Amino acid sequence: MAITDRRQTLRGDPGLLFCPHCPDVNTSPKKKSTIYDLAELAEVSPSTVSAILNGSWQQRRIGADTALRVQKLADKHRYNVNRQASGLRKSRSGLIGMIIPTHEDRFFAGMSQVFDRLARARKSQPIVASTLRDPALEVETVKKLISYQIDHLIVTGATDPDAVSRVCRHHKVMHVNVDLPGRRAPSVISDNHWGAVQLTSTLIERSTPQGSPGRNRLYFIGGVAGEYATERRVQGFSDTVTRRLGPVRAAQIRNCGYDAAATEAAVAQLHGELGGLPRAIFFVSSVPLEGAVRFLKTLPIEALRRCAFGSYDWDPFASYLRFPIHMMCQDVEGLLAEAFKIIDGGDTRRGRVVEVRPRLILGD
Amino acid sequence: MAITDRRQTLRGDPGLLFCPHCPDVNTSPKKKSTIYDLAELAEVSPSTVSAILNGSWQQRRIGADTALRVQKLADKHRYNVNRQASGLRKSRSGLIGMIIPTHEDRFFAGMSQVFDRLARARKSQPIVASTLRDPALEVETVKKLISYQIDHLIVTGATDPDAVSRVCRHHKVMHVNVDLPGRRAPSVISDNHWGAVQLTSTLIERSTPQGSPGRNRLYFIGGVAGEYATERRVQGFSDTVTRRLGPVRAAQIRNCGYDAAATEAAVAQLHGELGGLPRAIFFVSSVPLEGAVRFLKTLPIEALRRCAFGSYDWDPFASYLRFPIHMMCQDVEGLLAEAFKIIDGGDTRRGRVVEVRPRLILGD
DNA sequence: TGAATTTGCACAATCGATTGTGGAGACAGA
DNA sequence: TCTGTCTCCACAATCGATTGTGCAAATTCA
Repeated sequence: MAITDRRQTLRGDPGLLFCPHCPDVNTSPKKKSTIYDLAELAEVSPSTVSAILNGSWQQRRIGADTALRVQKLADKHRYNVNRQASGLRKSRSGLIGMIIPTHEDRFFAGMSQVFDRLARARKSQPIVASTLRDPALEVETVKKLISYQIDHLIVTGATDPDAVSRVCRHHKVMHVNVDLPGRRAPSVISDNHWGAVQLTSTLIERSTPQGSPGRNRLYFIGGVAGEYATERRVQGFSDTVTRRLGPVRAAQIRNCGYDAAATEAAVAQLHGELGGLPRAIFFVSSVPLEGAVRFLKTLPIEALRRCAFGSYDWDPFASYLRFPIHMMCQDVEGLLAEAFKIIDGGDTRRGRVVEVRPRLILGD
Repeated sequence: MAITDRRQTLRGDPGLLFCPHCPDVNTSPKKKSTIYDLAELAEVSPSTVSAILNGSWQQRRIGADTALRVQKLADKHRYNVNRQASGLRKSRSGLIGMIIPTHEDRFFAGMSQVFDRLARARKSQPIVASTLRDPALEVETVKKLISYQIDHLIVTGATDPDAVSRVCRHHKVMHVNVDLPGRRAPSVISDNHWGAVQLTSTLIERSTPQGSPGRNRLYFIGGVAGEYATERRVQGFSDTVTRRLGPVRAAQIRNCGYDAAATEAAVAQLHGELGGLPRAIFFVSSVPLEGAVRFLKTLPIEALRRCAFGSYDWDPFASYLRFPIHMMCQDVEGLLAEAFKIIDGGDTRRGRVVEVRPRLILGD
């Protein structure tokens, strides 16, 4: 059987190589095993080995006995496909990318965990990179991921999702925004308005009217005016308060950013202005809540129990505080499931937005 | 200038392709740009383009003007190297892998974040996969990462690091264990004994002797008997207690695992046995602490303030509780810096263990 | 001016796997 | 026996980049 093997003539024979950590292959003549090495050992052609190892052998009508023989050899030599080579040829890498702002945040950590599982279920290899809310780093990172020929990309919490979209579209990489929407790709986000309405309703129902009229109000704290998620949450908050308690004054909305320290200061100031806590406070997300707690822990427990607290976003630590906090827990599973659905559907309609409802967790 | 371009003759010309999202390249004749496409446009050979774009052009004595011309073309067409191809040729991928048990844990989330930054600083692309403390998944995942030709691997908190090492050694992938040591590769771990000694000393110094002799003791709660980290921490605890307060009884060490619920029960039982809290409690790590807090929050504040609490591992939520908790914060930066140092040094000495000291954070 | 360098770049092999195509041999039917 | 048909597999092109080698043309030196 004359097999034309370029390696056989062109490469030097690596010779017998002792492999101290694999006792069963000590006498193997190859240090690394490629389909060419296995082909030589099995006395078949490399293409046959390839077909057998990637599962297409029946389709290519390779004999079952040959297949079995090659399989065994591959196991014995612990063959592991080189995905750089196969990906190059197939122009598919099997990699699926995601960018997130940071790993050190419950919400995004949850995203990573679920993404990991869903990607695995699709036989893809997840590859997650953090971009630290830096637009330049977002684009640079995405370019690098694309250079690895990722098959798809999920863009989570991007500061500038549209810049990322431009890069992806140019390189024809299917992508979806999650958490923060963009105009140049489909997006899956939390149903911010609905969630804010629910949370606000809960705050109203679970709080008691205060004696002082100045303190008998609900306040919204944190977020950035003009930013998408903030605006939607404020809207839900305002709609609900207006409907149930009457008009909302500008002073009841305090968009002091997403920073813990800023929120700590804002709550302290509010407390000073009102001479105590208001009827209820709605925090835009968990980091601002964390900042607020730094101030709140200095207050007597009775004062805290007279005020209702709500947070859009969930964090486990909040369950251990001395006073109850109602939280909207984002449906991470749901968000990513929708994102994958869009990717699978090949739906590239720009600007389409799917909203997923969060789940209310009462502070009991 | 007669350039031999296999594509020119073998591939069909893709023709003019309208690209609606890249106005500046609308009239470009290529949909994807490879060095071959650029070579044709610039009227140089593909190898010249390659050298220019990967920075080796000076070394290959390509003219500066040619280099500039090709660079500009590449920018215009937004060329992005195909790392599957370059990696295949160079047999280096630029990928550096890490496996962790889970993303949803402060410690491992911190590892991901720092790993991300350190990998980037080395111009590598980090690729992190979670293996859920499942030995089979650990090995399977590592095999997959190796199929992508990762250059190095960091094995964090692996249940069976030695099985992972066997796979890596067979495929000649340099790797380091972190957090939990293995016998078949160098390891970088927390200085568990030193940390436990420090924390125990703090607990002794910051607690007041109890009236009842039965309650005037320190207890160690959580962990798994026989497991490496647990044993080292117990040892540090015991050594210190023995030296300063006298012999430790078996009942003072309660290895009830790493589960929150189990710890909750263990602490409740201890409280029942003693008729109150002991002088101090040392929790093996933060998840057991979390479980304990569920029980502790039911106790009156005065009782809690009479007992000192310590935890090996840090979690931010603990800072917000009503009673102080002293914590040993693992030096994530230090652990990974040591791991990279070993990788850079090419030090494959099996079983070598580097210990990094954690940092004490007082609960004040 | 002729020889020796140097400059600037093209050529072709190569990495490892995939896949369209084709062909030898076995076997069946006429 | 002769002509299909079916089995089983080999061949060679291909993906896109890298790199050892070699060769003209330009420049320097004697």
